[in-house]
Amino acid sequence: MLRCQGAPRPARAQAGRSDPVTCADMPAASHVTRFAPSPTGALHLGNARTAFFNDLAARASGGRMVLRIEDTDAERSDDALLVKLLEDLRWLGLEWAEGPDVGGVHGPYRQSERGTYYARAIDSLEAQGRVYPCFCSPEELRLSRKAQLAAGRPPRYAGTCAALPAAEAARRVAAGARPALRFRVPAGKAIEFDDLIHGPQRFASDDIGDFVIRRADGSVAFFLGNAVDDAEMGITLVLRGDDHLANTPRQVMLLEALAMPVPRYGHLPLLLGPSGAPLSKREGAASLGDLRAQGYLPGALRNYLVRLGHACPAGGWLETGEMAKHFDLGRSSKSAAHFDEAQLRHWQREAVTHATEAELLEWLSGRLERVGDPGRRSAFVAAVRGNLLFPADVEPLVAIVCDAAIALDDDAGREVSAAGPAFFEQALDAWRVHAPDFKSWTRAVGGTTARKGAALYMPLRAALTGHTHGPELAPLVALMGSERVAERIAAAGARAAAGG
RNA sequence: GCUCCCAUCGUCUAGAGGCCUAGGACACAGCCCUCUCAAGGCUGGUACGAGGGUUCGAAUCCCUCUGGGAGCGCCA
Repeated sequence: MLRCQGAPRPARAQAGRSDPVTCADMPAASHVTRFAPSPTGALHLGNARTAFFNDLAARASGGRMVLRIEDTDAERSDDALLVKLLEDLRWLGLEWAEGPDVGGVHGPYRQSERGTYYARAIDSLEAQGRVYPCFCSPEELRLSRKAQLAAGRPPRYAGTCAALPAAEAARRVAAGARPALRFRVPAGKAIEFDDLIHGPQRFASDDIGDFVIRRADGSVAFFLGNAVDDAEMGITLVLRGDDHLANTPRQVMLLEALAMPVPRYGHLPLLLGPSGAPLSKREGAASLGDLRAQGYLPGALRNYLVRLGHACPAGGWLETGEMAKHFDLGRSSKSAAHFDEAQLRHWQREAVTHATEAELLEWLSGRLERVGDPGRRSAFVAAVRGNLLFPADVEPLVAIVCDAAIALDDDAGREVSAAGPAFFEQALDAWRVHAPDFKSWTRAVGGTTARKGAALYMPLRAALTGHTHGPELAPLVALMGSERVAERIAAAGARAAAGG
């Protein structure tokens, strides 16, 4: 029942041709996916991609995504982190149909509030004799693992408490012991499932030790909570990191013992940092919040992510609404991908060029006050947007338009000196006649100085902006105002005359 | 150690036995365009981890090795 028949090739191959997730015992349908983070740290790019792919897979199939919070580790879970998590996901542009903040019929959406579901599942397992209390201390377990490793054996639970008589267990509990609860893994069984990305998988139950489903403190462990919630919430497709692949048989066993539906699984390859190690907090500025703080736009992240570990058939910039059309799980890669900031930067450039004026104003908010009223800000943004990659890039440009005086950089200084005082005198005279018309001004200066092209514009650019490169001059000049232009040309003339 | 996953330019990838003297994108270099930068256009270099098979023919299928990763937690 766990195996999808009728798929002659692995899911990957099949998926590219037809419906990505059609198989015999599960008719083509829209998918209910989920993202189930634990609020124990900042969302890094790898998790963000997993969330994004779940969103895309749901949209591409006309389904929906559920957001569930796995906060069973009370020690490490933090509400402030949860708020930040939701904010980051929204910022990225993800949408969930059900979740802690939007509600839904399968709630509650925080595992810390779903105790009754787990209790019911555990009752069922107990009634079937599939679980047993384990009194081993963490220290004993650590020693046991160490000993097994030293003996060249897999560090699995040794089964110390597996055969403990019920009476003995009861006696220990009465004496105050707090046992964990372990799932009794059946011997000699094969667990099979068809991974959407990796194809058919087969594991031997004998390779899996009895694992904890409820901790000594009564909280539910990952394997149980995660699997039960997926079933209770009607999740049909579990897209998660590769690191869960070898854990999946545990959840399949649990679900089978509980007679609950087993979802389809798809294990996404991990994201590696520049050093080649899997992405983590240690890998530097790879958290979504950091990237956002650096000024990356959400569209840049999305366009980058949709191509990271996924062969997106569309080459160019994709708007948010178009992405699902180009998403196909069957075109997901099986091997790990490296985070490459150069590529992210490329999409950032694209994001800036495709951003609306309103988005840019929001992105630059706080840095445009000096530019003036909305009309001027709008003109300014239009003039400089081609030269921006990050919000901070706008500050020197604001200075060009707003500062009373500007400093020339070395190259600009050389340009001004080379042009000589006479050039600026003529430029100033022409400006008095033609201001504020940039075009007729430069035409006039070109005529009287017999200069054209770079020889004409470069000294003007240097004098006016202090740099030898930057945005197109005409709109900048319009924003500066006649007075300022005259002052700067005069200043450049003085500097050239001083023999710089 | 055991189990599992993965392996094409520096990076992201195309590739389903002949369409591959391996294609695209990013990055890099050069040229063109241009008042500069950016954008755009053109050109260039760089890859099938190794060894064995199977086949008339292998990047593609099989095996071994190597390399990388994950799991084996009262983390998720």
